[in-house]
Amino acid sequence: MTDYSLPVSVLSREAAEAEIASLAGEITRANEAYYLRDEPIMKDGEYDLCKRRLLAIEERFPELKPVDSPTGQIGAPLEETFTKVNHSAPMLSLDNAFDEQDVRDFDGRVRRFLGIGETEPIGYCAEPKIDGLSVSLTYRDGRLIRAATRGDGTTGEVVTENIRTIKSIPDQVSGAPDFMEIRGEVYMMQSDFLLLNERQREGKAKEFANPRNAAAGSLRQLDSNITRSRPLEFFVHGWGKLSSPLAAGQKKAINRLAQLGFIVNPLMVLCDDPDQLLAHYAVLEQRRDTLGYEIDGVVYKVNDIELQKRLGSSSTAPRWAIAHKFPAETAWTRLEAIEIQVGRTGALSPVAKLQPVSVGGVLVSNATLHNEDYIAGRGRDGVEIRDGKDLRVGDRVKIYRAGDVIPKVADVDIEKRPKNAVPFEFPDICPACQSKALRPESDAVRRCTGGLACPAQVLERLKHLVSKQALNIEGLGNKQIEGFHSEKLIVEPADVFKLETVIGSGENRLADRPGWGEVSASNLFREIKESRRVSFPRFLFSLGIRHVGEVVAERIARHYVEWKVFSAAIFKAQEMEGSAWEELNSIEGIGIIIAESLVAAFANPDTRKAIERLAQELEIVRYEQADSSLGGLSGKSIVFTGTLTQMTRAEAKSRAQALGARILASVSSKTDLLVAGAKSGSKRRKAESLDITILDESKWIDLLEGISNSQDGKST
DNA sequence: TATCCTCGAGTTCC
DNA sequence: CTCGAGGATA
Repeated sequence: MTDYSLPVSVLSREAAEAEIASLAGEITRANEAYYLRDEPIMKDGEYDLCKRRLLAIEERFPELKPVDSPTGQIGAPLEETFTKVNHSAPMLSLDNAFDEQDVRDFDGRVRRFLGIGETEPIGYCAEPKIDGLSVSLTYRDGRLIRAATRGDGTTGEVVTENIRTIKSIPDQVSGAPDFMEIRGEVYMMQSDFLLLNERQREGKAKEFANPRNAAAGSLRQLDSNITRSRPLEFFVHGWGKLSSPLAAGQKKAINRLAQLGFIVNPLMVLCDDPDQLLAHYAVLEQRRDTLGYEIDGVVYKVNDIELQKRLGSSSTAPRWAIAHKFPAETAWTRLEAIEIQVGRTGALSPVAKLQPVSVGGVLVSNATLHNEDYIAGRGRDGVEIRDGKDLRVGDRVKIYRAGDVIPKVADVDIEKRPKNAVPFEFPDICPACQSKALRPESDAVRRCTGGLACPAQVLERLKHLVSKQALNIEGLGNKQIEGFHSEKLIVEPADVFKLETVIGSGENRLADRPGWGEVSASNLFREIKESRRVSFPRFLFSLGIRHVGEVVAERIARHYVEWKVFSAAIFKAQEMEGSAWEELNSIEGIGIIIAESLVAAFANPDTRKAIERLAQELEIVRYEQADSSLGGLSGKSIVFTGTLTQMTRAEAKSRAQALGARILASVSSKTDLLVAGAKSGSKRRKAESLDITILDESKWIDLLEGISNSQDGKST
């Protein structure tokens, strides 16, 4: 162990050097043990002491600071210093309801999915939606071992030390499941927020726009002592993975968490039907200003946890919950100009340039205008927008932030319209390349026809390629791509990987350029190198083929498993018409349009060659089924036909998918299983002729039960 | 053919 | 986050 007795001010250079090496090693080992293995090897206080000592020494001898010091690099942005972690179950967002009808539709959807009639009651749990930050708390054997922010829902940032400073979060609980992931909202009381801002003002520090931002800023402090001085609170509202269930109902489960020491919002109630939900909404809306903390709506959850499990989730949100939002804050300002942007698919999208105005504590100067019809005040089906009033440059417009995020134009004041204001004329040539911009009869968006000849489209595709969800090259953001592109250093996708050869050394070195240095240049080249290894679905997504987003890319990858199998099939499709097209079309969720879009993308010789050049630079990793070990139907291709009586088709599919099965739309030789309900016809005959296993409904149910029994106790 | 659900592509500000 | 539209289904 290191001797901390000597004051930093009297340390010799040699002693400092030795101590830096030893402290950095200890902290790194502690970090690894803590974050990667969940097995702390150092007490919190000791860890803090080590870190502070290292910081102090590094401050006195900056030249001795190692590049990879665990205290972080000078000037490194805050977010890079938090460790990332995968949530044990994704933290999904919630669907939104904005009016009574949306709430009734939600109830209808739940009933239809479960096959529950109008007369049978479904219990719901309703609670205020706290305007804070979602966090996930992992407890093992009753001890809080890790806390993480929501992040993108899959991966969050580790903020354990900061969370430990929150008094309303228990560090130890007894009588809890061995493993549990608890979810809730970190927030700040309005009164505390005002006091904090007063303190910030006095200390000449930046004030926060609202309690939510203050809470977020406080939680993301590198020094947990600062977080400790911030008055953060916590309400528990759910859970992720559990080693054993808490209770059979949502409310009971939350109450059990209350017994364990978590704070539960007192305004959580059980309701029997949508009317009661709406009544509770009205109550909360009225009491909103007296609560002392900000809420932005009410969350409704199906109370029965068995039903929650049956309902499952779509890719973005659970089907068993919805957030009923309060009406958003609005503000009036002037529409100064309408700008047209060109997206990677060539879509021309109008953006409103506004006289800056504060909406809900945030200064807004741009707002989306969606498309041509939106400006004109008419929706596609002749449905009027803003009572049919069009938007003209110079108009007074009412702005709100949809979902408290995206600024939109809610209304226009015709009375105040300048006399000389003229209707907006949407351009029919691309502002970037002057090609014709066409709008198909049946389409809402006008698109530039320039294709690869349009600089805006080429640039946007390159940005997409390196973006977070695609190749994820950190340090190669929009700014950098724009710079390299304008210098013709990156013209097509494959050029990204030639960058180091071209400007890694020699006359024109990246490291010698303004804004760059040795460290940032080598970091970029390292990032690029690391991104060469990429999963098949991610690669497919990064190509930016129209209609092929993350989900479709994954469906295709799941079907073909390997890039070379897929590419061989689709390249061959150019000569032998139809074969790849039909195979694509047989995949569940891939229809005519998407199949055609894919075939067309590879049919274009320029695109195809560019893709081949890019693929040569990469190591494309075959598709691995996530969690395939858990799935009792892992890797099986299943087709459903006929009418099921015990469960709805949607439910049957989601159950099968949860067990790792692939759902196909039509029967082929690759099908493993046909589940045939009543009144099955042609699919059944085809399956018989191909000698494919056919299950009737009762055998299908037996199969599901057999699998779930054998999995009991594994997880919830 | 109409309807519902889900996905893709566009968007802001910090 | 919202909108439009693709895909599956009745």
